[in-house]
Amino acid sequence: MENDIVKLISRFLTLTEKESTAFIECIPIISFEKGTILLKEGQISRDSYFVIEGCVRKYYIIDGEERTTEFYVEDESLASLQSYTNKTPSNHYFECVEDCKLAVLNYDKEQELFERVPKYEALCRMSMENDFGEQQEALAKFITSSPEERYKNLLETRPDLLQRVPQYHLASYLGVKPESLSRIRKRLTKR
Amino acid sequence: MENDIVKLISRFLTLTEKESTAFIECIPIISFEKGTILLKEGQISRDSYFVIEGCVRKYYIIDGEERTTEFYVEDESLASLQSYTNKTPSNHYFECVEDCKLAVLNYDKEQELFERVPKYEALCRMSMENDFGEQQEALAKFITSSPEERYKNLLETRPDLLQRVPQYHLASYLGVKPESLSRIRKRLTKR
DNA sequence: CGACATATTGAGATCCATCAACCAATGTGG
DNA sequence: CCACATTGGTTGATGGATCTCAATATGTCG
Repeated sequence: MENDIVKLISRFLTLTEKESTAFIECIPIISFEKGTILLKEGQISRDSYFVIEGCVRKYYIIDGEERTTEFYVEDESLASLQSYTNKTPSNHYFECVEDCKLAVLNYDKEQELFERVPKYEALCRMSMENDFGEQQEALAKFITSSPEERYKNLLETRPDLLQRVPQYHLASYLGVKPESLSRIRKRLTKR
Repeated sequence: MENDIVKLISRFLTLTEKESTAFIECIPIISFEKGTILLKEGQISRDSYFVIEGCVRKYYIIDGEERTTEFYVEDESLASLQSYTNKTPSNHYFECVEDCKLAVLNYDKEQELFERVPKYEALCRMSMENDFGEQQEALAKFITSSPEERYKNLLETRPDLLQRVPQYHLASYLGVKPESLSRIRKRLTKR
Protein backbone atom coordinates (compact mmCIF):
# COMPACT_ATOMS: atom_id res chain seq x y z
CA MET A 1 0.00 0.00 0.00
CA GLU A 2 1.82 3.10 -1.19
CA ASN A 3 0.65 6.69 -1.14
CA ASP A 4 1.95 10.21 -0.66
CA ILE A 5 0.53 10.61 2.80
CA VAL A 6 2.02 7.33 3.98
CA LYS A 7 5.39 8.34 2.61
CA LEU A 8 5.10 11.56 4.52
CA ILE A 9 4.12 10.05 7.86
CA SER A 10 6.71 7.29 7.45
CA ARG A 11 9.38 9.94 7.77
CA PHE A 12 8.42 10.14 11.43
CA LEU A 13 6.64 6.90 12.39
CA THR A 14 6.98 3.25 11.47
CA LEU A 15 3.55 2.17 10.33
CA THR A 16 1.82 -1.20 10.26
CA GLU A 17 -0.35 -2.08 7.28
CA LYS A 18 -3.46 -1.25 9.29
CA GLU A 19 -2.14 2.10 10.37
CA SER A 20 -1.16 3.03 6.83
CA THR A 21 -4.69 2.30 5.78
CA ALA A 22 -6.02 4.57 8.51
CA PHE A 23 -3.93 7.46 7.24
CA ILE A 24 -4.91 6.85 3.63
CA GLU A 25 -8.56 6.80 4.59
CA CYS A 26 -8.38 9.88 6.81
CA ILE A 27 -6.01 12.24 5.03
CA PRO A 28 -6.70 12.93 1.36
CA ILE A 29 -4.30 14.91 -0.78
CA ILE A 30 -6.03 17.57 -2.80
CA SER A 31 -4.92 20.03 -5.48
CA PHE A 32 -6.00 23.67 -5.35
CA GLU A 33 -5.62 26.36 -7.97
CA LYS A 34 -3.72 29.55 -7.36
CA GLY A 35 -6.12 32.05 -5.85
CA THR A 36 -8.26 29.50 -4.04
CA ILE A 37 -9.52 30.73 -0.68
CA LEU A 38 -9.16 27.85 1.79
CA LEU A 39 -10.70 29.73 4.70
CA LYS A 40 -12.65 32.96 5.00
CA GLU A 41 -13.12 35.29 7.94
CA GLY A 42 -16.27 34.29 9.80
CA GLN A 43 -16.10 30.65 8.75
CA ILE A 44 -15.43 27.86 11.19
CA SER A 45 -12.31 26.01 10.12
CA ARG A 46 -12.93 22.28 9.89
CA ASP A 47 -9.64 21.39 8.20
CA SER A 48 -5.98 21.82 8.79
CA TYR A 49 -3.42 21.46 6.03
CA PHE A 50 0.04 20.26 5.26
CA VAL A 51 1.77 21.71 2.21
CA ILE A 52 3.05 19.03 -0.16
CA GLU A 53 3.66 21.58 -2.89
CA GLY A 54 2.89 25.28 -3.35
CA CYS A 55 2.47 28.27 -1.06
CA VAL A 56 -0.38 29.46 1.14
CA ARG A 57 -0.79 32.94 2.58
CA LYS A 58 -2.53 33.89 5.83
CA TYR A 59 -4.01 37.37 5.99
CA TYR A 60 -6.40 39.59 7.88
CA ILE A 61 -8.60 42.34 6.56
CA ILE A 62 -8.21 45.40 8.75
CA ASP A 63 -9.89 48.67 7.82
CA GLY A 64 -10.48 47.23 4.38
CA GLU A 65 -6.80 46.40 3.92
CA GLU A 66 -5.22 42.98 3.60
CA ARG A 67 -2.50 42.38 6.16
CA THR A 68 -0.41 39.29 5.57
CA THR A 69 0.99 37.58 8.65
CA GLU A 70 2.36 34.28 7.39
CA PHE A 71 3.39 32.23 4.38
CA TYR A 72 3.39 28.44 4.40
CA VAL A 73 5.49 26.51 1.91
CA GLU A 74 6.53 22.89 1.28
CA ASP A 75 6.70 20.71 4.41
CA GLU A 76 4.93 23.23 6.62
CA SER A 77 1.54 22.76 8.22
CA LEU A 78 -1.11 25.38 8.69
CA ALA A 79 -4.23 25.59 10.78
CA SER A 80 -6.42 28.28 12.19
CA LEU A 81 -6.06 26.76 15.62
CA GLN A 82 -8.43 29.08 17.44
CA SER A 83 -11.13 28.21 14.97
CA TYR A 84 -10.19 24.58 14.34
CA THR A 85 -9.96 23.44 17.95
CA ASN A 86 -12.63 25.66 19.52
CA LYS A 87 -15.11 25.74 16.63
CA THR A 88 -15.19 29.52 16.68
CA PRO A 89 -15.37 31.73 13.57
CA SER A 90 -12.02 32.49 12.03
CA ASN A 91 -10.80 36.08 12.05
CA HIS A 92 -8.57 35.65 9.02
CA TYR A 93 -8.17 34.13 5.56
CA PHE A 94 -6.04 31.43 3.97
CA GLU A 95 -5.32 31.77 0.27
CA CYS A 96 -3.24 29.75 -2.19
CA VAL A 97 -0.74 32.12 -3.74
CA GLU A 98 0.36 29.34 -6.11
CA ASP A 99 -1.20 26.14 -7.40
CA CYS A 100 -1.04 23.87 -4.37
CA LYS A 101 -1.04 20.21 -3.44
CA LEU A 102 -2.17 19.93 0.16
CA ALA A 103 -2.76 17.13 2.65
CA VAL A 104 -6.15 17.95 4.11
CA LEU A 105 -6.87 16.89 7.66
CA ASN A 106 -10.49 17.11 8.71
CA TYR A 107 -11.12 17.68 12.43
CA ASP A 108 -13.37 14.65 12.88
CA LYS A 109 -11.03 12.49 10.83
CA GLU A 110 -8.21 13.58 13.09
CA GLN A 111 -10.11 12.44 16.17
CA GLU A 112 -10.64 9.13 14.41
CA LEU A 113 -6.92 8.91 13.72
CA PHE A 114 -6.06 9.48 17.37
CA GLU A 115 -8.09 6.36 18.14
CA ARG A 116 -6.94 4.18 15.27
CA VAL A 117 -3.27 5.18 15.55
CA PRO A 118 -2.50 6.06 19.18
CA LYS A 119 1.12 6.98 18.48
CA TYR A 120 -0.12 9.68 16.12
CA GLU A 121 -1.02 11.66 19.23
CA ALA A 122 2.63 11.92 20.22
CA LEU A 123 3.72 12.81 16.68
CA CYS A 124 1.09 15.48 16.63
CA ARG A 125 2.18 16.90 19.97
CA MET A 126 5.82 16.97 18.95
CA SER A 127 5.10 18.52 15.60
CA MET A 128 3.02 21.13 17.42
CA GLU A 129 5.84 21.79 19.88
CA ASN A 130 8.15 22.28 16.97
CA ASP A 131 5.91 24.70 15.10
CA PHE A 132 5.17 26.52 18.32
CA GLY A 133 8.86 26.91 19.02
CA GLU A 134 9.46 28.33 15.57
CA GLN A 135 6.56 30.69 15.98
CA GLN A 136 7.95 31.91 19.32
CA GLU A 137 11.16 32.76 17.53
CA ALA A 138 9.29 34.51 14.74
CA LEU A 139 7.39 36.70 17.18
CA ALA A 140 10.55 37.51 19.07
CA LYS A 141 12.38 38.39 15.86
CA PHE A 142 9.55 40.64 14.78
CA ILE A 143 9.37 42.50 18.08
CA THR A 144 13.08 43.01 18.27
CA SER A 145 13.84 44.26 14.79
CA SER A 146 13.10 47.08 12.38
CA PRO A 147 11.45 46.65 8.97
CA GLU A 148 14.82 46.91 7.25
CA GLU A 149 16.32 44.27 9.53
CA ARG A 150 13.29 42.06 8.98
CA TYR A 151 13.76 42.31 5.24
CA LYS A 152 17.43 41.40 5.50
CA ASN A 153 16.49 38.51 7.72
CA LEU A 154 13.97 37.36 5.13
CA LEU A 155 16.64 37.52 2.45
CA GLU A 156 18.79 35.18 4.49
CA THR A 157 16.26 32.75 5.86
CA ARG A 158 13.58 32.50 3.14
CA PRO A 159 15.03 33.87 -0.10
CA ASP A 160 12.63 31.63 -2.04
CA LEU A 161 9.70 33.76 -0.91
CA LEU A 162 11.09 36.79 -2.75
CA GLN A 163 10.77 34.85 -5.97
CA ARG A 164 7.42 33.26 -5.30
CA VAL A 165 5.38 36.02 -3.73
CA PRO A 166 4.51 39.50 -5.05
CA GLN A 167 6.28 42.31 -3.29
CA TYR A 168 3.21 44.02 -1.90
CA HIS A 169 2.37 40.85 0.03
CA LEU A 170 5.89 40.71 1.38
CA ALA A 171 5.65 44.35 2.41
CA SER A 172 2.51 43.63 4.37
CA TYR A 173 4.22 40.63 5.95
CA LEU A 174 7.13 42.84 7.00
CA GLY A 175 4.74 45.36 8.48
CA VAL A 176 5.34 48.19 5.98
CA LYS A 177 3.71 49.70 2.91
CA PRO A 178 4.75 48.52 -0.56
CA GLU A 179 6.33 51.92 -1.25
CA SER A 180 8.51 51.59 1.82
CA LEU A 181 9.67 48.09 0.92
CA SER A 182 10.61 49.38 -2.50
CA ARG A 183 12.72 52.08 -0.84
CA ILE A 184 14.28 49.67 1.61
CA ARG A 185 15.37 47.49 -1.31
CA LYS A 186 16.77 50.49 -3.10
CA ARG A 187 18.75 51.57 -0.03
CA LEU A 188 20.22 48.11 0.38
CA THR A 189 21.28 47.55 -3.22
CA LYS A 190 23.09 50.88 -3.26
CA ARG A 191 25.53 49.62 -0.62
CA MET B 1 -4.07 12.81 48.52
CA GLU B 2 -4.45 16.56 48.00
CA ASN B 3 -2.02 19.00 46.52
CA ASP B 4 -1.89 22.14 44.39
CA ILE B 5 -0.76 20.35 41.28
CA VAL B 6 -3.48 17.74 41.55
CA LYS B 7 -6.08 20.48 41.96
CA LEU B 8 -4.71 22.12 38.85
CA ILE B 9 -4.70 19.01 36.67
CA SER B 10 -8.12 17.98 37.97
CA ARG B 11 -9.56 21.00 36.22
CA PHE B 12 -8.91 19.13 32.98
CA LEU B 13 -8.64 15.42 33.76
CA THR B 14 -10.29 13.02 36.17
CA LEU B 15 -7.46 11.33 38.02
CA THR B 16 -7.17 7.98 39.75
CA GLU B 17 -5.25 7.76 43.02
CA LYS B 18 -2.25 6.33 41.17
CA GLU B 19 -2.27 9.06 38.58
CA SER B 20 -2.49 11.78 41.22
CA THR B 21 0.55 10.28 42.86
CA ALA B 22 2.41 10.39 39.55
CA PHE B 23 1.74 14.10 39.18
CA ILE B 24 2.72 14.84 42.76
CA GLU B 25 5.95 12.97 42.32
CA CYS B 26 6.79 14.53 38.97
CA ILE B 27 5.70 18.16 39.23
CA PRO B 28 6.91 20.08 42.29
CA ILE B 29 5.66 23.57 43.07
CA ILE B 30 8.47 25.94 43.88
CA SER B 31 8.63 29.55 45.06
CA PHE B 32 11.02 32.02 43.44
CA GLU B 33 11.94 35.51 44.57
CA LYS B 34 11.39 38.55 42.42
CA GLY B 35 14.44 38.99 40.23
CA THR B 36 15.25 35.30 39.96
CA ILE B 37 16.59 34.30 36.55
CA LEU B 38 14.96 31.01 35.59
CA LEU B 39 16.84 30.62 32.33
CA LYS B 40 19.88 32.35 30.83
CA GLU B 41 20.97 32.75 27.24
CA GLY B 42 23.29 29.90 26.34
CA GLN B 43 21.81 27.48 28.88
CA ILE B 44 19.90 24.40 27.87
CA SER B 45 16.42 24.58 29.29
CA ARG B 46 15.55 21.43 31.22
CA ASP B 47 12.33 22.71 32.77
CA SER B 48 9.09 24.22 31.65
CA TYR B 49 6.83 26.14 34.02
CA PHE B 50 3.24 26.86 34.86
CA VAL B 51 2.50 30.07 36.75
CA ILE B 52 0.47 29.46 39.92
CA GLU B 53 1.15 32.98 41.15
CA GLY B 54 3.32 35.86 40.02
CA CYS B 55 4.70 37.09 36.72
CA VAL B 56 7.58 35.96 34.54
CA ARG B 57 9.20 37.98 31.77
CA LYS B 58 10.88 36.63 28.63
CA TYR B 59 13.58 38.82 27.12
CA TYR B 60 16.47 38.84 24.70
CA ILE B 61 19.69 40.81 24.92
CA ILE B 62 20.36 42.47 21.59
CA ASP B 63 23.24 44.88 21.16
CA GLY B 64 23.49 45.02 24.94
CA GLU B 65 19.83 45.97 25.30
CA GLU B 66 17.07 43.95 26.92
CA ARG B 67 14.13 43.35 24.58
CA THR B 68 11.05 41.94 26.25
CA THR B 69 8.85 39.71 24.11
CA GLU B 70 6.41 38.13 26.54
CA PHE B 71 4.92 38.23 30.03
CA TYR B 72 3.45 35.14 31.66
CA VAL B 73 0.98 35.50 34.53
CA GLU B 74 -1.35 33.25 36.57
CA ASP B 75 -2.60 30.15 34.72
CA GLU B 76 -0.19 30.53 31.83
CA SER B 77 2.61 28.15 30.98
CA LEU B 78 6.02 29.01 29.67
CA ALA B 79 8.77 27.05 28.05
CA SER B 80 11.71 27.76 25.84
CA LEU B 81 10.49 25.14 23.40
CA GLN B 82 13.40 25.29 21.01
CA SER B 83 15.78 24.64 23.87
CA TYR B 84 13.54 22.35 25.93
CA THR B 85 12.58 19.92 23.21
CA ASN B 86 15.75 19.97 21.10
CA LYS B 87 18.31 20.38 23.91
CA THR B 88 19.84 23.38 22.21
CA PRO B 89 21.17 26.48 24.02
CA SER B 90 18.53 29.08 24.71
CA ASN B 91 18.80 32.46 23.00
CA HIS B 92 16.82 34.31 25.64
CA TYR B 93 16.17 34.80 29.36
CA PHE B 94 13.29 34.13 31.74
CA GLU B 95 13.09 36.35 34.81
CA CYS B 96 10.60 36.60 37.66
CA VAL B 97 9.34 40.17 37.73
CA GLU B 98 7.45 39.40 40.95
CA ASP B 99 7.72 36.80 43.69
CA CYS B 100 6.46 33.67 41.96
CA LYS B 101 4.97 30.29 42.75
CA LEU B 102 5.58 28.02 39.78
CA ALA B 103 4.83 24.42 38.88
CA VAL B 104 8.13 23.11 37.57
CA LEU B 105 8.07 20.40 34.94
CA ASN B 106 11.39 18.73 34.27
CA TYR B 107 11.88 17.27 30.78
CA ASP B 108 12.73 13.75 31.98
CA LYS B 109 9.89 13.82 34.48
CA GLU B 110 7.54 14.78 31.71
CA GLN B 111 8.58 11.75 29.66
CA GLU B 112 7.93 9.65 32.76
CA LEU B 113 4.48 11.23 33.06
CA PHE B 114 3.60 10.39 29.48
CA GLU B 115 4.19 6.75 30.39
CA ARG B 116 2.54 6.71 33.79
CA VAL B 117 -0.49 8.81 32.72
CA PRO B 118 -1.16 8.19 29.02
CA LYS B 119 -4.06 10.63 28.85
CA TYR B 120 -1.66 13.38 29.90
CA GLU B 121 -0.36 13.25 26.34
CA ALA B 122 -3.71 14.44 24.99
CA LEU B 123 -4.01 17.15 27.64
CA CYS B 124 -0.55 18.30 26.75
CA ARG B 125 -1.32 18.37 23.05
CA MET B 126 -4.52 20.31 23.56
CA SER B 127 -2.92 22.76 25.94
CA MET B 128 -0.18 23.24 23.38
CA GLU B 129 -2.73 23.79 20.63
CA ASN B 130 -4.38 26.38 22.79
CA ASP B 131 -1.20 28.28 23.62
CA PHE B 132 -0.12 28.02 20.02
CA GLY B 133 -3.41 29.48 18.88
CA GLU B 134 -3.08 32.40 21.25
CA GLN B 135 0.46 32.99 20.12
CA GLN B 136 -0.65 33.01 16.48
CA GLU B 137 -3.08 35.75 17.38
CA ALA B 138 -0.42 37.67 19.28
CA LEU B 139 1.94 37.59 16.32
CA ALA B 140 -0.82 38.64 13.95
CA LYS B 141 -1.84 41.50 16.24
CA PHE B 142 1.73 42.69 16.46
CA ILE B 143 2.33 42.61 12.73
CA THR B 144 -0.90 44.38 11.95
CA SER B 145 -0.77 47.27 14.40
CA SER B 146 1.26 50.33 15.30
CA PRO B 147 2.88 50.90 18.72
CA GLU B 148 0.01 53.18 19.71
CA GLU B 149 -2.58 50.58 18.71
CA ARG B 150 -0.63 47.90 20.51
CA TYR B 151 -0.68 49.97 23.67
CA LYS B 152 -4.43 50.52 23.41
CA ASN B 153 -4.85 46.82 22.82
CA LEU B 154 -2.79 46.08 25.92
CA LEU B 155 -4.99 48.44 27.94
CA GLU B 156 -8.04 46.45 26.90
CA THR B 157 -6.76 42.91 27.05
CA ARG B 158 -4.22 42.90 29.86
CA PRO B 159 -4.74 46.00 32.00
CA ASP B 160 -3.28 44.13 34.97
CA LEU B 161 0.16 44.24 33.36
CA LEU B 162 0.22 48.04 33.51
CA GLN B 163 0.00 47.78 37.28
CA ARG B 164 2.39 44.92 37.74
CA VAL B 165 5.21 45.67 35.36
CA PRO B 166 7.47 48.73 35.14
CA GLN B 167 6.80 50.93 32.17
CA TYR B 168 10.17 50.50 30.52
CA HIS B 169 9.59 46.77 30.26
CA LEU B 170 6.20 47.39 28.71
CA ALA B 171 7.77 49.80 26.24
CA SER B 172 10.21 47.14 25.17
CA TYR B 173 7.36 44.65 24.86
CA LEU B 174 5.48 47.09 22.63
CA GLY B 175 8.56 47.56 20.49
CA VAL B 176 9.29 51.18 21.43
CA LYS B 177 11.61 53.15 23.70
CA PRO B 178 10.41 54.17 27.18
CA GLU B 179 10.32 57.83 26.14
CA SER B 180 8.01 57.01 23.27
CA LEU B 181 5.64 55.02 25.44
CA SER B 182 5.51 57.96 27.81
CA ARG B 183 4.50 60.18 24.89
CA ILE B 184 1.96 57.70 23.59
CA ARG B 185 0.32 57.66 27.01
CA LYS B 186 0.30 61.44 27.10
CA ARG B 187 -1.29 61.66 23.65
CA LEU B 188 -4.03 59.24 24.64
CA THR B 189 -4.98 60.84 27.95
CA LYS B 190 -5.32 64.22 26.27
CA ARG B 191 -8.22 62.94 24.17
C1' DC C 1 -1.68 46.54 -28.70
C1' DG C 2 -4.47 47.87 -24.78
C1' DA C 3 -5.98 47.07 -19.94
C1' DC C 4 -4.90 46.12 -15.51
C1' DA C 5 -1.90 44.85 -11.86
C1' DT C 6 2.50 45.69 -9.87
C1' DA C 7 6.55 48.44 -8.80
C1' DT C 8 9.03 52.75 -8.44
C1' DT C 9 9.70 57.65 -7.44
C1' DG C 10 8.61 62.28 -5.41
C1' DA C 11 7.14 65.70 -1.70
C1' DG C 12 5.19 66.62 2.64
C1' DA C 13 3.36 65.12 7.17
C1' DT C 14 3.73 62.04 11.08
C1' DC C 15 5.80 59.02 14.27
C1' DC C 16 9.56 57.08 16.64
C1' DA C 17 14.71 57.14 18.04
C1' DT C 18 18.21 59.56 20.07
C1' DC C 19 20.49 62.33 23.42
C1' DA C 20 20.13 65.26 27.14
C1' DA C 21 17.99 67.50 30.91
C1' DC C 22 14.75 67.36 34.51
C1' DC C 23 11.51 65.60 38.03
C1' DA C 24 9.51 62.55 41.62
C1' DA C 25 9.95 58.78 44.70
C1' DT C 26 12.80 55.88 47.33
C1' DG C 27 16.75 54.47 49.83
C1' DT C 28 21.27 55.09 52.18
C1' DG C 29 24.74 56.87 55.12
C1' DG C 30 26.48 60.22 58.04
C1' DC D 1 16.97 64.25 60.01
C1' DC D 2 19.12 65.80 56.09
C1' DA D 3 22.41 65.51 51.99
C1' DC D 4 23.10 62.38 48.30
C1' DA D 5 22.66 58.66 44.99
C1' DT D 6 19.59 55.63 42.46
C1' DT D 7 15.67 54.38 39.87
C1' DG D 8 11.69 55.16 37.02
C1' DG D 9 9.28 58.39 34.46
C1' DT D 10 8.63 62.80 31.84
C1' DT D 11 9.86 66.54 28.69
C1' DG D 12 12.42 69.02 24.92
C1' DA D 13 14.99 69.44 20.45
C1' DT D 14 16.63 67.19 16.44
C1' DG D 15 17.10 63.75 12.90
C1' DG D 16 15.72 59.66 10.44
C1' DA D 17 12.35 56.30 8.79
C1' DT D 18 7.89 55.26 7.42
C1' DC D 19 3.25 56.87 5.91
C1' DT D 20 0.30 59.21 2.77
C1' DC D 21 -1.17 60.79 -1.54
C1' DA D 22 -0.08 61.34 -6.16
C1' DA D 23 2.30 60.62 -10.38
C1' DT D 24 4.98 57.80 -13.23
C1' DA D 25 7.21 53.55 -14.93
C1' DT D 26 7.14 48.55 -15.78
C1' DG D 27 5.21 44.44 -16.32
C1' DT D 28 1.91 40.83 -17.72
C1' DC D 29 -1.90 38.76 -19.99
C1' DG D 30 -5.76 38.47 -22.86
